[in-house]
Amino acid sequence: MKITLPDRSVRKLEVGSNGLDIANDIGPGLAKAALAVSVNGIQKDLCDPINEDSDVSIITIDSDEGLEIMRHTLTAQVLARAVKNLYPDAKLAIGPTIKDGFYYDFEFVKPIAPNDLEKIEKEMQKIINSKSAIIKKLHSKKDALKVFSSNAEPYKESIINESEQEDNFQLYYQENDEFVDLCRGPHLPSLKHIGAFKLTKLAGAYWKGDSKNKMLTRIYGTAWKNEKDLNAYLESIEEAEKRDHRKIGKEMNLFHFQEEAPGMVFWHPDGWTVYRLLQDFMRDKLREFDYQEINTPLVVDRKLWEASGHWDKYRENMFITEIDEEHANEKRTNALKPMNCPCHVQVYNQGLKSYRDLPVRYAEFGSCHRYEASGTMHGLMRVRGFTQDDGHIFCTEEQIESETKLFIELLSQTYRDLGFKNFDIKLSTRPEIRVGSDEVWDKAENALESAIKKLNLPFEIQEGDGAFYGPKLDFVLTDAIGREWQCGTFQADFNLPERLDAEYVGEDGKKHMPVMIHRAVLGSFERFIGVLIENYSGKLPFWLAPVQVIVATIISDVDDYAEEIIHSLEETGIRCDSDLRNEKISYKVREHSSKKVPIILVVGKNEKNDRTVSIRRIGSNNTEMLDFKIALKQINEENNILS
RNA sequence: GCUCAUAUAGCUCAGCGGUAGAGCACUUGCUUGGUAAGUAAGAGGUCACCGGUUCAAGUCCGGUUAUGAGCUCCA
Repeated sequence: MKITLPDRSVRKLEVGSNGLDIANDIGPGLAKAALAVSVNGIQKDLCDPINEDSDVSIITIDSDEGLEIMRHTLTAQVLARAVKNLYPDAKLAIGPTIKDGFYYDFEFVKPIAPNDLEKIEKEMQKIINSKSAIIKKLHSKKDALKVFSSNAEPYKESIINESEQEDNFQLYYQENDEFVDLCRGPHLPSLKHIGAFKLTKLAGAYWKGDSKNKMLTRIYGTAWKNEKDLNAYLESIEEAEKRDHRKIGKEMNLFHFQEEAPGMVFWHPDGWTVYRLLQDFMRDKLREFDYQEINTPLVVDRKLWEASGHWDKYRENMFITEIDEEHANEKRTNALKPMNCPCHVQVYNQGLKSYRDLPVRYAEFGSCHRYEASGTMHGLMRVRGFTQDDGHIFCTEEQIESETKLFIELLSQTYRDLGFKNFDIKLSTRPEIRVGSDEVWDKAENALESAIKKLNLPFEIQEGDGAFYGPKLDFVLTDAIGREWQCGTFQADFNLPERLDAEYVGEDGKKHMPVMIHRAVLGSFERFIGVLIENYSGKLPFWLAPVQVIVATIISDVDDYAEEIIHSLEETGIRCDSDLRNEKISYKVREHSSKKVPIILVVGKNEKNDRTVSIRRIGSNNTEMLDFKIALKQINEENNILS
């Protein structure tokens, strides 16, 4: 048979040869490094026979595929076996690979604690040191069930029982050991190919991810081809921890949370300065793109939420308020708005709209409240009270495409200005449960898709992930250390305008229903500020820094000169402060550096005499002596980069 | 919401049945010092909240609330 390698070269091998034979045919080095084989794009074990002409590539640890197979073997063969050795009563559930690592779910009789991980790691190392070969055996459903029922592995039995296949259940063994696990494979040919690993954490997880099922214990780990890669990964985790916005927010005194208002931000002066600056920035952008800013009520009668469908579909996430009947003669049920859309339709509905008025673009920095489940809150990233940079566009179906284009322009400008160079677009298409006819969906999906295509932007399709009222585009930005954050969204809605009777008079003089587009660029100010803090690790761009300049004196004789500088800076609108305290200059520099003040101007006797300043920028240990007037000009130029 | 963990001074944390501790921050002295911590002293706590065990509870046991890591949601 003919075996075609990735470089298109062809080798002839006997029918029934396996991946190892092919690797050997190519060279002994490759045979040694081979972990598995990809046959016509499907991963197979090295021992699997190949019976017909095929495209084959040998998988080694140097590919992502190889790394994943190693992680898979590590969890399913090594971690699982180690746990069974130490806790014979533990039950095996599943153990897949995930980004950068793997996990395995177990049911323990007695719960284990995080410091048991070390013990398990040692046991794993012992198993790896045996360098055992891994042996695959194929079993019929009946035999496979027998193996796991005699091993008392109910989760494995349940997986087999639910499987549609009757034969060829793959069971993996290790030489000289009774351990066995059911697995889709492929696995390493032997444990000597395992690289460097570390068990990282312990957490609960539901069997099959369903909260109605039993909670299992999940052990997480990370694994790499060598120590160097493992350490690099562990360092990157540390780096992410250092950037945690909750930690930096505390250090910079930007905001806090407290028990009486879980999930609601208490913004401190400096944090609120950042918030306002970001909002002003957004306001300018929206004006540029012809939005009209509006403002709508926070507390709205349930009648509107019934009409919009939120009362039915979203009530469990809403804060509902009752008026105290003892003090008022009326009984009303209100809800804090979880979204702004129904209110925006109310504004749209005031006065008759003509097709000539469309598109109507309303924007609101809408304060929304959602009762999020208690376990989901996370600093500024997931809160119960937040403000969206929300907007709704009422337009005709024909206008969807041009509105998409305009929105993407607005969004990419905004992200670029805020320092994010890359973002990905995801197009989510019709879900199974949806409203509206297929023709309308066709139109909406095509409009979104062709608009992105015309802009030459790459995008990924997420089938069936759209909102029930329409398809959507999600915008995911990448931060300075490669993490992804979903911020912007653009959703076409054919449902709410109908429910809430939005209309316009068309060219034909008849009434028509407009399409409503829900859109946000930042998502929410709270979350976006969290992303900004983590992206810049607190060192915000000059124009966004809450305190931009500190003038620090070396001796008290120059206090008057420092005040003069502050006065000039303030006159040009720079947010600044002086530090005249009786402290050494290195103490002052340290303090303001740790508060991430972008510029520290140090003045002493020399500076006062020469009317200069010593300028020191955050992130640099260098200082530069500049004429005070020139420094002032420079600082102002820097501040105006965006305006 | 679920599982596990955590809650001690403004911050970071130690203490784990017998008078509440450290470093930093804060206040007050001394110090006027040239780019990431000068120096001494002082002040600072219903040990999250409610209940239980005990002669005695930050300390042990329940419960509540919040936070953290996951899960599940959400986008």
